[in-house]
Order: sequence, then C-alpha cells, then structure tokens
Amino acid sequence: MDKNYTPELFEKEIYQNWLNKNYFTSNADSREHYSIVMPPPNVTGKAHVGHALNNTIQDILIRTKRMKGFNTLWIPGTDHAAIATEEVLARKLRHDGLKKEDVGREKFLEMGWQWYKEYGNIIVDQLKNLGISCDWSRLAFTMDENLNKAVKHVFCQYFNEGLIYKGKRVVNYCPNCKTTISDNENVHIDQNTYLWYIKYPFADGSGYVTVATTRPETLFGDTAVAVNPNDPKYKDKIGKDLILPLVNKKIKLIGDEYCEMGFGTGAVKITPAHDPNDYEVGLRHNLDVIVCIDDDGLLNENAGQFEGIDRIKARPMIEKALEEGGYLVKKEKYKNQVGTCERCHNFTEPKISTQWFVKMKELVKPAIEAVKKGEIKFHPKRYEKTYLNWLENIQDWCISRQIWLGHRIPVYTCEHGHMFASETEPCKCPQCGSEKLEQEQDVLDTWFSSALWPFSTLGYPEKTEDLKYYYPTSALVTGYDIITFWVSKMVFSGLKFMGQVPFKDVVINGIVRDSKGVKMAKHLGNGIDPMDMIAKYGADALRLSLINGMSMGTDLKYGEDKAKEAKIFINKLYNASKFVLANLQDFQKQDLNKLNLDEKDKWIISELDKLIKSVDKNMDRYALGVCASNLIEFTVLKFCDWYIELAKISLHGEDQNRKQTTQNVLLYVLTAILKLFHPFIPFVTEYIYQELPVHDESIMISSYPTKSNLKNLQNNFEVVISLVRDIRNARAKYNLPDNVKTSLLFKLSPNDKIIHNYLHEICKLAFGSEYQLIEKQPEENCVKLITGDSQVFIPMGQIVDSEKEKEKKAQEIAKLNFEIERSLKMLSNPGFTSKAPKDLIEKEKEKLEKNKTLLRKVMES
RNA sequence: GGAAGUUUAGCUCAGCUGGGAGAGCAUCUGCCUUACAAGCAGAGGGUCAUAGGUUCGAGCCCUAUAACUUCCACCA
Repeated sequence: MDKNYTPELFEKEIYQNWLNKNYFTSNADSREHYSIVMPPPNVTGKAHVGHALNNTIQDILIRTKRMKGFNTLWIPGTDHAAIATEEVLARKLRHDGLKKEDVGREKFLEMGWQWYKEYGNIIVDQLKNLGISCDWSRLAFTMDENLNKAVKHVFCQYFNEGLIYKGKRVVNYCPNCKTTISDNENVHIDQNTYLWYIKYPFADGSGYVTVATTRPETLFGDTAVAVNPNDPKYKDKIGKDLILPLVNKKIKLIGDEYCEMGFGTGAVKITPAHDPNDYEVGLRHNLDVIVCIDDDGLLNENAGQFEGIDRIKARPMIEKALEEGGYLVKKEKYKNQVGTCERCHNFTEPKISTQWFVKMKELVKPAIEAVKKGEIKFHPKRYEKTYLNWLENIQDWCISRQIWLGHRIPVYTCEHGHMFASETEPCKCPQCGSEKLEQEQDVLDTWFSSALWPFSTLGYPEKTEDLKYYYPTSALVTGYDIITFWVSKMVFSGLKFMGQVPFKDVVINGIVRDSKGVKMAKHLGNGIDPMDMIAKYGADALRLSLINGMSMGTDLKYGEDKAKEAKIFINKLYNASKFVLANLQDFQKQDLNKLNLDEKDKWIISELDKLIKSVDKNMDRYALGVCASNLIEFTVLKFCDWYIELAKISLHGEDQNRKQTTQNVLLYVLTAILKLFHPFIPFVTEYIYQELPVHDESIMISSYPTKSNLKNLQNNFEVVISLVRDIRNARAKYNLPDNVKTSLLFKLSPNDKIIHNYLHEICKLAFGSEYQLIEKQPEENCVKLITGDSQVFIPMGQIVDSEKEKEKKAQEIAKLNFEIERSLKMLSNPGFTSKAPKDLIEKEKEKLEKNKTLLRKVMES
C-alpha cells in the first residue's frame, strides 16, 4: 500500500471490476427485495452537486440493504426534458437562419434523437464516477419504446374513462419558447413597473369610470369593466355601456364579486383572453373573448395601429395614445410580481387556449388517503404537509405542450370529426371507418411520463415478473422541490394503474447551496462541479463530505473545504488500516469468543457494538448524516486514538498469546469499520478490504456487521483512559514538552487491578520514561494524582510549584463541593425523588457517594 | 396573503420519546512518538435568538416576538 491515500489510483479499476462481476444487477428470486428507482436527471444535462447528493443517498441505502441480504435493485434512468432540448435545437436552427417548421416535424425529431444520442451518455458516465451501484443494464429513458407504450396505454385508459378532456383555459404561455408552461415552470419575480389609471367614459356621456392596470396593452382585449355589485359608488350604474378607449367600442359595466370593494379605484377592466380571473368573470357574464396578443407576443390586428408591436414595447406608445386621447388620468410607480419562464426568463403571457386536461379531483383521493393512512411515509414527516396541501387544492392537470419533442398525444380525429384515442397507429376511424385520420399535434407534459416511472421502468403495461417482484418499490429519494409535481403524480398514477402505492418511504434530501448559503446557479458562477471534486479528492471524499453532517430534508452549505476535510479523514482510515495490515504478518485467525480478551479488547468491542446499534437505528430513520459522524467519531476517537495506540504495546510485547489476541481484535474491528463505512465510501473500503488476510470476494457482497454477542463485555477500562488524560493534563499544566519524559510512580491499591494491568501502556501513552510501584509517598517534589483508591506521582523536581499545586487542589475541592452540593439538593427535593426515574436517582446517589470519597481523599492528600 | 423551516462555540452543524451543553474546522501552546505532519498531545471559547409558560427539572414541550430562508397563491 502507498504511504498515503491516493484514490485516483484505484477508483476506476474497482468500479470496472464491480461492473464486470455484475454485482449491481438484480433479478427476481426468493429473497426479500429492496428497490429504488432513480429520479431521472435530464438526459442532456451535466451532473451537479445535487445529483451527487441525491445519488449518494440512494447508493448508501442500496449498498447497506445489499450487504444485509436483500435482493436490491436500483434502476437508473434519464428524462427527455423536452422543452429544454427543443429550445436548444431551435436555437441551433435559428443560428442557421431556419425555423423548426422549415425542417418539418419528422426531421426535427430525428435531430432530437441525434442530440440525445450524442449528449445522453455524459451524465450517465459522470454518475458512474460517483461509484453508485445501480443496475445499468436496466438504464431507462423516458422516451424509450416501452415507456412510450406505457404512456399511450395510460393515456388511453384515462381517455376512455372520460378523465381526459380538451378544454379552453387561460394558461401560462412563453412567447419565446412558444409553448404552454405549467404553473411550476412559471416563476414569479418582483418587478418595478407602473400602474396606469385610465378613464373609460360612459357611452351616454355621463362621466366616466377610472380603472387602474399594470397591463395597458391588454386594453384591446377588454370586453367589460367590473365593479363590486355592492359598491354604492357604482351600484346604480351597473349595466350601462362604457366606451373602450382607443378602440371606441361599447363594453358593459358589470357587477362581479371578483372586484374587491375599496381596492384601487374600485373598478377593474376585464380581459378574458389574457387573464385567468378575467376569463372566469367572462364565463359568468357571457363576455366575448378577444385575443389581442399573438403567439409571438406581438399585438395583433385587434390592437389597430399597434399591430405587430411587441406587447411590452408597445406600452409607452399606448400610454402616449391614451394621453393624447385624454384618457390617461395618471401613472404611478408600482411594484408587483410577474410570471417568467423558468427556462428562458422571458415574461410569460396568460393566454386563452385549447389544451388537454386530466381531471384530478377523484384521481387524487386515494393518493391523499395513502399518506394519511401511513402507507407512504415522508422522511422527514413535515413534508407530508407540502404533499397533502397540494393535493387537497388540486386543479386539473394541463398535460398538453405545443412542442414536437416528447410523447405525442395519441388522439386521432377522422374527417367526420370523430375523435378517439389509440395505443397503436390506427388505420381507420372505429366509428365511421374513415381512413382519413389526423393525430393531435401537441405532445404530453414530460411529467406525464415521469409519473409512471416506478412501474414503467419495470415493464408496465406488460404484466412482468419484475413488476410482480419489485413493485411497490421501497424508497424514493428526491428533493422537496418536486414533491408536488412529481411525487404526488407518481402516487396517484401508481394507485390508479397498479392498485398499490409506488413506494413506501419518500426520503427528502435538501438542496446543496454554496458555502454562503446561496443556491448554486450557472449565472452566479458559484456552482461546484462534482467531477472536479472527484478529480481532486476522490469520489469517496465527495460522497462523505456531502453526507457527513447532513440532515435529511434540510439544505446544506457546501464548499470545497468539506471535500478536503473528508479526504483527510479517509487518509486517516487508510493509514490505520495500513498499520493493522502491517502487523498481521504472522496472523492466525481465531474465533472471537475463543480468544482470551483483556480489558482493552472488551472495551473496543463493546464500543463497536454500541456503534453498530446506533448505525442500525439511524439508518432506519434515514439519519445518514448521524451515521457518518458516528462512524468517523468511532474510528478516530476510539479506534485510532486509543485501541491502536494500546495495541502497539501488545504487538511489540513478549506475550505471544496477547499479541495474537490483539491481532484478531484489530482485524475484527477494522473489518467491521470497513463494512459499516462501505456504503458511504465504497471505493477505499473495497480497496483496503481486498488487502485483508481474511476476506470475501468483495466487500460489497459481504455480510453487514452485527453485534458481537459476547458476554461479560462490561468493563471499566475507561479508568485507564482517564488516568492517562489526567497525567497528560498535569504535564501540560507545567508546560512539559511531549519529548521530555518523566517517570511515573504508582502507589496502587489492590482494588485498582486494571491500572495495575496497564502500567506499561499508561506509562507510554502519558509520556512516561519509566514507571515504579511504590509503597509510600515519595519525598521528592511530585505532582500528585488520585485515581480510585490509588495515587500517581510525577516527580518533577524543581519545577513543581507548591503554590500552583495548592491552587489546583483548592480548585478541585471547590469543584467537588459544588458537585456534592448539587447532588444533595436534587436528592433532598421531594419532587425529584418521587417523580424521577429510579435508576436516575440511584445514579445520582452513587455519584454523591463517589464525590464524597474523592473529596475526602483530596483533602487528606 | 397562506404555509413550512432555521436560529446551539469565530465557521459548518450534531444533540433521536425533557434528566449535568457535543464534533469537525479555525485559534493558541507543545511535539517529526517507527499508520498517518493530510499527523499527535493539550488549551481557550456557548445566558442553546428574545420574552413568558408547563415541569421537581427545558437546548428539547407550549404561547408570543424578532431575524433569515423556502414553498404555495389570481389581486387590478
């Protein structure tokens, strides 16, 4: 083994070996299954730290369960991200002076596939560098043929059950991407704009109504002005005609509760074609729907002289025209929120259009129940609220997108207007037999296919063995940002089409932010490329740095120094292993319960048992961050700092028996550490594991550690540790450098047998030059320590400062008195003695007695 | 406007059903001790955001308040 940890020398090779041995693949068998489907990243994207975190969590769960004997399946996959890809392709075409219409749908789709082929493997390869153990033979893509089949099947079932309908709706539309976008993709941002106050004169010349608007350009689509029906200011004027400025046509003043009394001018212009609320008002009052902004975001013929002008750029011109016409009352600065496109950041337009919808109300009920009944559990639980809140206020799901890439809506219309859905390419209309058929132009929202992910990837709609065996999956690990539009959709889809929840646990990971807590974003340049981290510190360090200290569901701040820190720890583990291995040359394996264990052995094994228990518990509650820090703490603070240091003496000693026992315990504990750590840092643990004198084919398919089951592990070895600490402390108080050794004089009581057994070790660990057993307190100047019934003297000659010693003693006495006082107060409190648990009272009594004796001894000395 | 989260050492965070405040990093001191100087030993450093309440006992439970963050929402 190299002197220091050099991950770049073995990570690639180890991963290739795992792949060659097919350790990641899974097939249905008689064992219990544990399955996860990976949240599919965008196929053409690059891995960011969020992917690294999300996939590391999944890999830890999978690797742990695999070692625990489950048949584990982790299905990887990618998402076709239609809108993003279409945008990229359209941009390329634009660059060549072309529009997508110029190349045609078929050619454009070909370009899409070419693009996916070219860039689709980048993220997959990147994820492999992380060491994740998913079954790559099952790599899925939301546009795969069989997934397309599932999509069509599901669509047709919805359609035939009447759950899908075509309707008019005001939706968010991006004039730049030229498609409808969902509410989730419509990002509201603050905007500094103006509020224009405009006069709408009554047709009969009896004055005017003033309305305020932030969008004067929609004036051309106004078909009414609304006031509150109870507003005394307008009550008797409702029903009168107004003249629409600039357009000069009559529109009605209507009364509608939507208009809030006392807000603004009390009157609001109604533009049904360009505002969702106005559309609703329009329905109630049977208003005309007049579109004045076209799909390119330009004003249309209804805007008269402004036709062909961008709706935002037209504002000052409209303002001027209003002013000239005497319609403009005033213009005020105003702050409001406006929708923008998540992808291109342009302003979106509310637009009336024909879209396809899925009726949600009924579909969603079982999904709500499943979580309420606990069939699906969120970790942490609080995200249940996000989920339930969303589903309980669900709106129908707009599933159509006006783009070409993606799953085309499988609905056909014949020349006689008969509309039907078909899973396969139909030849004729089932109703009239006409062969003149036309398929819908729109494609489905990408979430429509993602919603089927947990079962479409297992072969649905075929009734496969995989589905029977692996469904429902065990856990879903994802970010809280997509609970509403992904998790919820998978749940109702799973319940609808599989009759069972798609997963039992939903594990929510936080978002990785930069070291200042700012969300990482391309344009801020504060992102950290996980591949850089792997190159510099190794995949294991990246993984550990993401998991250590992470709290599920909470955002984490991440900086490069964390990866550096993790690498330093791994180097420590590597070196400790190197030490153990170097001392196992003449090793003979023995069963643990046949060994003659001494106190230090029992101590480390009992500590290891505690660790295993804690890791098991925290793994079950998905507290991976706690597991990682427990593991690190044990390795450094218990194993390296104490056991290895103590073992050195046994290993170099004369006693062959003791040496052999120590070797066995070292290997036993190291093996357990490696295995417990394996899910977190798979590469280095495998690397070291292969060097062990006794090992299976691979650590990743070896068995997970369990508690030792040894009896009589109770021991009080801690006294040795605290004595060593006391001596080091006493030396430090006198500024003795560690390279200046002192002799140690022990005045031992037969009651302190353990100390007697470890004199050699104590001496070495506490920088002693030699030790002596003495009967009487020595004459020379000594620093004196009390432990149990025994005393330790450190002769320091001149430098012993009697004043300092006195001071130390006084401090100690004061402290003990304080403790005794505290115990007495507690124990004399009837509230405490009657209500506190018994063992706690006992403990307190013991403590009191102990401190009393100690105080007496200190006073006597 | 509604909801959720966070607030513990200089920094990043643990602290799981209430029973004497923890780790890592950073700082200071001393050490190249033959696994590791990417190391070892020691030290300093906290009214657990504020104010009340419940309790024998509160970082933890309850109620308000403040600051920060996030999600949801149609306000002209």
